Amino acid sequence: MVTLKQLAKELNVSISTVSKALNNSEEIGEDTVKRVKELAELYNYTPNKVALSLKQNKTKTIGVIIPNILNHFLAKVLFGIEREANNLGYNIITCISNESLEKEKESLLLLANGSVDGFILSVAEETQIKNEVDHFKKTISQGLPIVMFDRVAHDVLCDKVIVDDFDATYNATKGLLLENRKNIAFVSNVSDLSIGKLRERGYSKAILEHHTQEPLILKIKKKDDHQKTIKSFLKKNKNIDGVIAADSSSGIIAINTAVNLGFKVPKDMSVMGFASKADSNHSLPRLTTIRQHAKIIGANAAQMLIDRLQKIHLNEDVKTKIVKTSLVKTKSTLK
Amino acid sequence: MVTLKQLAKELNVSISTVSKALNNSEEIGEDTVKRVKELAELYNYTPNKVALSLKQNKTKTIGVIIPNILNHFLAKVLFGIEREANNLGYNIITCISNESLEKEKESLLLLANGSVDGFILSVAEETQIKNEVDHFKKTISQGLPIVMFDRVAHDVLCDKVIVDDFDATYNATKGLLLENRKNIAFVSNVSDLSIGKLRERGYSKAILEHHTQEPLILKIKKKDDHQKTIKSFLKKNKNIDGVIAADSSSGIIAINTAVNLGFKVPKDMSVMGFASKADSNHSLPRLTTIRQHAKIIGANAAQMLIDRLQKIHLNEDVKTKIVKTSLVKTKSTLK
DNA sequence: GTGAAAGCGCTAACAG
DNA sequence: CTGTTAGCGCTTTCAC
Repeated sequence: MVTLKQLAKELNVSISTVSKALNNSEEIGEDTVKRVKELAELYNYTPNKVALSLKQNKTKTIGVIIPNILNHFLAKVLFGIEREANNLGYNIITCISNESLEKEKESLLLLANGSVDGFILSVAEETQIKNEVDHFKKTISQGLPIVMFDRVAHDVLCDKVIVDDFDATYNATKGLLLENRKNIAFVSNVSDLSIGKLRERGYSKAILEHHTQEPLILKIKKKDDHQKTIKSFLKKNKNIDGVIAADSSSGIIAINTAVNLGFKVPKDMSVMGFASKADSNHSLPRLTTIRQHAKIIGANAAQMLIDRLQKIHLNEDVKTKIVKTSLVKTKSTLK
Repeated sequence: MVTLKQLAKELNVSISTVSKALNNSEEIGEDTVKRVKELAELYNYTPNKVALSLKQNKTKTIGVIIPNILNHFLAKVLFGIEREANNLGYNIITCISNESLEKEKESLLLLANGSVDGFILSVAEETQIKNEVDHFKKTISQGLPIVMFDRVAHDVLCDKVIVDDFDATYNATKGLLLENRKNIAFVSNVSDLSIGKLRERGYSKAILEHHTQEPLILKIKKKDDHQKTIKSFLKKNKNIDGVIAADSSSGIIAINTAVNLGFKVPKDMSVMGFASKADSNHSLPRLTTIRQHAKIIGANAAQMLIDRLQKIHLNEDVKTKIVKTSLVKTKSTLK
């Protein structure tokens, strides 16, 4: 990499002159500016990012901690974060907590050494189960702001971007009730997560209000065979005529399994679930989906963090932004 | 963040003494070391990463450029890279080229300003179509090594990690021929990519060698309706009794569509395809898959890059590592 | 209009 | 055993 020093030497001027010329300072003579810029152009000069960071005490880099990059929703949020951050002149350093509290703590510590100006993260499953939040609070108190998305720690005072999980599931369930479904089941692969609990509550509320059935809930564990579990559930509860899926795989598998068992979807059974567009190709008929607008969530998170980073008053009130889901109806439901 | 300066002041010693004490230099007295370390511990001192990078002229950070984070395979490679890099003491800055040549160039330039020590990347689709490689060569000549994985540019002299695409597809096709299939189709959603072409050639070679049929190839474009295209293809070619899918979605959709059209899988039709374990839950029966070991590919790429970064002799010969696929047979094929 | 010097936080050669 | 100094690349204040 070519440095100011080298340019200065070659031009027989001082380093500061070169620096000023490149930064369009009024102080420098027109022709000098021109000479400097030409040589800089020739050598493809770019200011050294590290030196700049040190000098200005900010890195223009955001630490992003994702629990699981193989989760399509989380990957899409990451995409949204990256794009928006880039547009606003920031890079992202990605760490994957792999749902582990320990790794989450490590990543936070590792990047709090001046590598990043702040964090965007979604809380790891283990962290949510153990309900630990000290590492978040400590990071924030060190002056590194955090924006949490989707899976958030309610006890931590920071900006948040969330989905209307409760309402969305409540409304989805109501939708199936309006189709006159009498035995609607709730299937979840995410029952340990904050969002999973919200979705379950939304479902239960709608069911309990309607007085036609009791809640019927299938919680799938990570180690279970997803297909088999759903198959035996459907076999055991033969009168199921509706399914609300809390995660994308469960919805897809429910449809494919139901069809396989001889159900007509949606004639005999309606299926609705949280999923993304890409997944929807994987079932026949396509799944009526609750879309979470992952990219928008990511973009919002990036905006909120960068906004806070660029504010002079750091101690502004924290905000929680709710990105509403939308329902995309296809052929797996009636109305 | 607490600095050496502050520690030094509080301890009434010089900055260098503190630095040396913390770095276990032999020069410093035992009790001084102890005092320094205790205070550092108390204040949670960590050396400022940016200052270190500037001083040592290396960032211990790798730039990773991924064409599409929503592609499950690529996401999994990223996971592998991140994990291995972390284990070896490196962080990763992630950029998403979104299959765009322009964005790929930008990312390369943006991070070549001292932000990273080298790159790991998979070539964007547009780049492969236009066959541009100058930006890669330029980066390398600036002293920033590149490791390419999966989609590589053959004209660029650098380390590479690839999959045995040709052989894997050749063998897979042979497998179906051994099942006595007489009309095996090749379905691809990735025909513009280097890997897509290799896979197609592997299929064609096996078919042509066997003399029982002509190659029958369906190339799906990004803008096509994936389900409909495959459905009409299967309807038009009623005698298809085998499918080799070059991408994960095509395999899943082929099975679900075939079943929907009344085919018995695998009795009437065998389906095999490149896919990952997670996808395999999305079809009934599960897809017999060619597994690419994405995490291992990522880990290998990280190792190769870091290895090169830590070598004194930069101009060693470049290596190409082939990570062999493995075939996981399930219920969508006969034998 | 240009340059010298200080300083961001750190390490390391050199002096004492 | 400890301290002084220089320097990584850059910006910026202050002299000239």
